[in-house]
Amino acid sequence: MLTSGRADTGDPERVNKKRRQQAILEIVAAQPVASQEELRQLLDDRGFAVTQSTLSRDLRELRLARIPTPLGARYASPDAPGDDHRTALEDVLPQFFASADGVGELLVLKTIPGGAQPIAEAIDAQALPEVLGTIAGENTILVICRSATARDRLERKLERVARTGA
Amino acid sequence: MLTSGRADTGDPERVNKKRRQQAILEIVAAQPVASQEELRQLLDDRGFAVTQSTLSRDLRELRLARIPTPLGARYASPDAPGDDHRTALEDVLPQFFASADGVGELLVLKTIPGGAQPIAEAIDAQALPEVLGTIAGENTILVICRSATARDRLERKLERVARTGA
DNA sequence: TGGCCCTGTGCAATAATATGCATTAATCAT
DNA sequence: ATGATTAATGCATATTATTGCACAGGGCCA
Repeated sequence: MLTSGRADTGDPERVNKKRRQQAILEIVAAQPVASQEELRQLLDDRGFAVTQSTLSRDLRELRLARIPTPLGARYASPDAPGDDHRTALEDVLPQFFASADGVGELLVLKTIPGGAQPIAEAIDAQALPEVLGTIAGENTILVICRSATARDRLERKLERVARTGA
Repeated sequence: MLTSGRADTGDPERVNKKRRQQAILEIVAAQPVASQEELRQLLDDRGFAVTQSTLSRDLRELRLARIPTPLGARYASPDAPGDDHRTALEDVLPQFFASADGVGELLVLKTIPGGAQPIAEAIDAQALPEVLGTIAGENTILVICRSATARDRLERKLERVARTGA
């Protein structure tokens, strides 16, 4: 009887594992997958009938991680180059901004790792009157402002955009 | 009434969030963290008392993912290449430091080629109070300090560590 | 200044993931 | 062939993570 055991197909599952994991890679690359259960259904559509347990193990073997984003969790390869960056300040600031501080006409922005470059680009793209220029590292941006007053104004503005998205 | 509410400390938690998240980045960079509960305890040791719920939210904001490995799960930045850079200032400074100079609240460190990144990371990791942030190139680091005085103090300190290893 | 709104948080419930154990089929060494 | 060994997996459950809800404190605006 079918008390337990593997899939109901009688074919050698050793072969299937590889193909299934290959399919997982393709699926995950092609579309956002938020949970193992969702992945299970997608695989089911492709003819791979397995349980969530198996996927948990597959994902570990494939080194795929569930990466949390503001838009929900997504399975992806941890070291894959994240999504392409947009240049809209309203987009990248809420996404990457960590903190702002400054002295004189210098504004120092901290971002989450990898966020400095996109934000700096976005700021540059705006050609803000109070900004002379920006220099970005990995997670830090130096913004050279026209004056301490301008720095103060910019700081508030950026914090607002970061928080409210506008 | 006592129905619920936040921590029992009466201080403004808005301020703490940033520092806590910074601490999270440092902890996660420094050692393997397998679960949010484990992270909670590590933060507790550092004086940040929050619940695991809060960490769930922090981790999402920081884009840190729980990455499965054969050795167990680890929290890490998804797009960070497996970094094994050392973060001990006492290590990297004597190794790479070349010279220090500055004006106002800006400190410019010169290093031997390739030494800027590691030293900047080490400085960041220390979260020194006099430092607003660092930006590193190939062999030059710009350190933005809180004040000219702070710059002076930092300059002496770094030169001492570079020379004596402590 | 008073109200309104927004952020940060805890708590408890819910959702998602990981895993110990059992089972099956395939392989292997006798 | 036959028992031993191994790999893959399901099931039930344990472990972890996320979220809905409520509330406190601060900022902001009329």
